[in-house]
Amino acid sequence: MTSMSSAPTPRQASRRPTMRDVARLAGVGIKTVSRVVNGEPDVAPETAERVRKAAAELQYEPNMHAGNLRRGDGRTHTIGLLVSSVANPFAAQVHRAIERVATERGYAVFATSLEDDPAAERRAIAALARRRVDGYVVTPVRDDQSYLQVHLDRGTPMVCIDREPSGIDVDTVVTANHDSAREAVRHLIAQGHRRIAFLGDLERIQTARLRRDGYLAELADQGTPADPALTVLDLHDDTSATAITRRLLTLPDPPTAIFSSQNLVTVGAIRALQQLGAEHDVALVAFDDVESGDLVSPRVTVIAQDPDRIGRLAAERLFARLDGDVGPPRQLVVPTRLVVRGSGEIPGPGRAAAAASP
Amino acid sequence: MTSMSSAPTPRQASRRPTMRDVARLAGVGIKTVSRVVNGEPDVAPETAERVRKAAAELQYEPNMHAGNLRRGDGRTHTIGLLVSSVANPFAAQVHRAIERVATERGYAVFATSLEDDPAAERRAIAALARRRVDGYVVTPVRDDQSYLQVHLDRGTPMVCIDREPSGIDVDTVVTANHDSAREAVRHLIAQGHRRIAFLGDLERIQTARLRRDGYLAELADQGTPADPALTVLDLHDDTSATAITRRLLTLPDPPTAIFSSQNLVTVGAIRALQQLGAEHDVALVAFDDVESGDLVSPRVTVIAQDPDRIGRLAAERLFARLDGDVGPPRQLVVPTRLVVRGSGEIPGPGRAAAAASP
DNA sequence: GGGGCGCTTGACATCGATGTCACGTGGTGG
DNA sequence: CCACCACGTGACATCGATGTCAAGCGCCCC
Repeated sequence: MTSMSSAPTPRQASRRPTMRDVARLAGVGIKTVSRVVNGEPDVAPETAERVRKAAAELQYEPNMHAGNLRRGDGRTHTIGLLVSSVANPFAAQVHRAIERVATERGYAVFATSLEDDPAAERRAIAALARRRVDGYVVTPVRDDQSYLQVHLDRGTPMVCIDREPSGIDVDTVVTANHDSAREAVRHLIAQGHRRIAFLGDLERIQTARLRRDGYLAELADQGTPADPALTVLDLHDDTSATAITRRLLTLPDPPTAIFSSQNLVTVGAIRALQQLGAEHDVALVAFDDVESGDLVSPRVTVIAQDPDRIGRLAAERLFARLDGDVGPPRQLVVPTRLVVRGSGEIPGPGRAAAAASP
Repeated sequence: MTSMSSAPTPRQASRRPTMRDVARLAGVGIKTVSRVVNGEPDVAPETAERVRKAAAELQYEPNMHAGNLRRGDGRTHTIGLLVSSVANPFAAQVHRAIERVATERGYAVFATSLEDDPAAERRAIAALARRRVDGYVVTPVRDDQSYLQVHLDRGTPMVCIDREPSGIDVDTVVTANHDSAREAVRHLIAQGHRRIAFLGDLERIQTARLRRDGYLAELADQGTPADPALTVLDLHDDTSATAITRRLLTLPDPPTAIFSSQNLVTVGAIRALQQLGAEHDVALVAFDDVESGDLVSPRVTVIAQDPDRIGRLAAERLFARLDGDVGPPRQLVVPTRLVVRGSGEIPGPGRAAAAASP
């Protein structure tokens, strides 16, 4: 704006101005600058104006860290978010929702990708603790989160999302995995299916187990015996899912419907169905929305999660704690939405039988 | 681990231990604790051991902010990332790549979503400046980034990604928008198409203009006059793209191929093609990979960007600057990859003509 | 006219760490 | 036997801000 700042000379790092510099320029004490910058009352209007002008001229930006250090509460106005990967679409949407709430309150968010590595979880927490974040939103990876108790004891709140933690008692926000899996199966049974395959993620992942259990529970409730051969776990990418799906569909007594319980697995299953030309004969319901899953033919019926709501609720819980809420930890369950698009409504052989029997 | 830490009593916030506490417990001076914690030499082994034990017992975590404040360089080991939205798949992958490089060097990343709001860009930069980030990776939104010069002058480096900044001269890492658009058009022309429609994002977005210009340049080079009626800009979501595409395809002299230059626009175009049952007759090449775009029928031929490489290069450039590189700013252009999947290889009417005429 | 009040203001200690420097100790060499 | 050095160690100032507190000043009221 002024004098030489636009000259093409080799610029050398100018020292960053501090409150002292502003105070000197404005001819006031440093504390008065502090008052003006923080909008405290009891500063004469013309003094405030002089200070503001000096601050603007020097392009002064307060150093939050210095302030946080001195200030009583020591808040850094920063929270930490631990997710599987910031590149994962589900996690990214959760992240965005949390960021929205945080920004509104002047908070910044550190996001860290764990890639399902238990060691990374510990490292990430330690790194954030050294940065004195005011709170954590964590997707638990390790089997045991009890090592986090010390942070809670020191007054740093924590909210777990997506998976239940173990060893600590904190607010959690999770998807209704079990019930939603039941709903998916119920939907397929209603279309007349009896032989329904389950394609699941790694068994060590809690949500994968919950979805499988929901699947088994609904089958049991409906008096439809589960065939162990059709219950597959430990799939984690699309190629293995494609291979397994092809194998299942070429069994002597193949499934007439598939409940695929994870994103990439769904992609693999669809590809297998397409390869075998069976996509219009075998029903499919997928857990987790598939990006542009409504461009595929047939369009994919899904159990859509609500990452936006999960993120928002988690952030709201965290800030409630930061605002002093000391009530007992809450377990929030976020419902899913069954999005009927076609693939899940392909009728099964039981359709006629179901109509005939009662 | 020890004594009462597992008792179910109502825990009250225990004060966070400082170096002084560790020093007292270990019976040494605070400076010695500092030495041990930072691995400085010249500490007697048994003293170091005593300090480490005390630190572990108190679960001491150093306060990085206090250290940064005192330390000469004042580095916070934190960088800021400004993107359209952390939930945008492209930005999320860039973010992940940057995070990978940053984590390796003990850096944490603040990511901020701008949602293409110029005011948000300024706000975000200011918020990060107050937190004294060591560097910025920015997706420019405003028309003019010259207001950022002061940060550069103060020794905070910056790398711009995805779009070229204006008003400042910094390292940039961008996709080869112009050339890739030409390649897409060339590909369609090679299939015999002459009437090729262009579907673009908001004209005020630089990459949208570059892609359109590439499209026009290639048409001109190939002696194929561009029809203004087929050059559409200012699309930003799938519904408007669907509407426009339907309109174009029902023109008296409709295009035989479409080059859609943004993600959501592509989704809209595909939907329109499917609604009109034209997806196997009208060729389509899309800029930017469509998630599971290989499940659609026909599978979508795309110009795939390389967000991972963009993020990695941007981070490497930023850290090179932080390591003292004072060379002139570099403009890195990241190539795209034409992924042939089917939709772009639907032959056009010129195919025969092209073969007939020499 | 003086005590007291309210509004402004700045000196100073402090937050938790690190840089500087000086001190104590034991060994080495002249 | 003493000067000197290297090593280990801690006292103290300091980074950039804010909380505390007291002082200066004008004004009101008795």
